[in-house]
Amino acid sequence: MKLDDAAARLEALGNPTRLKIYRTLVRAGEEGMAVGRLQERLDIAASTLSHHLKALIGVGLVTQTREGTTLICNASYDEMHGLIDYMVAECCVDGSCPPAIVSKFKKVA
Amino acid sequence: MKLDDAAARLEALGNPTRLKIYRTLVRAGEEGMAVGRLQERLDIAASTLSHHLKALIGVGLVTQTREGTTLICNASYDEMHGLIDYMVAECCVDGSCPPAIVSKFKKVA
DNA sequence: ATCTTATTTCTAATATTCCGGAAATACCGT
DNA sequence: ACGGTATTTCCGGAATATTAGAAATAAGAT
Repeated sequence: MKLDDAAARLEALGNPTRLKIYRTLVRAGEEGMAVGRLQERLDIAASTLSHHLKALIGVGLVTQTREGTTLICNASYDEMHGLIDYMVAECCVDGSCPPAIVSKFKKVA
Repeated sequence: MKLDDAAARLEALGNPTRLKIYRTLVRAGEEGMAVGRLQERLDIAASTLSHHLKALIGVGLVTQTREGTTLICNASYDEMHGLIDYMVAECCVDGSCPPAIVSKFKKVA
């Protein structure tokens, strides 16, 4: 991943409201969540939510599929994984790695 | 880590210039890098660099130690690791994990 | 065709970010 | 104390982000 792409994704997630949106979608799993449901859950104006979703969609972190009159939002794991890869690559240079990785995973050879 | 703290760190890294700064500091390793050297390297105005460093220091991702007249900057691995932990926790919910982790590490039981 | 629900786009106000020149500060050497 | 190098803070301007009400669009149901 290019630096600018990583920065764009980090910026998209670097807003509390958008991070909440993304986290909610991750927790919604494969099933995803409708925009309206998301709005109730987060209690923000529909237009505001729409703008934030646009930002997340713009960097590929969220996708939408229409189902009748409702739009279902899904977190895009691949994009997030790409971003985490980038961060791990930037961060594990000295051999030290994030606790979550050290505890849940074991280094290969 | 709280959501707001994660968002603040993501926002700090979500600017191409700041991400470049951080990456450069990570690559500089334990030794760190002087503000002046960083400025030559990135070719930006001193005041601009100072603003960006302040932002990174503000969220704990960078630390400074004075050495005579020069200020040495260091990337703070702990803070970055905490952030990556947060992201992995938000993202690995369904058991799928980022390629970098899958390839370099092996899941523990 | 019309109505209803769901969502986005338009518009605008306010707030924040980004940038860099100029001035101020910090520290060291003499 | 003075001069020089290193860095930050002050200031202002341009650009962008955030928020949300109102209007517009999308899709299905009657």
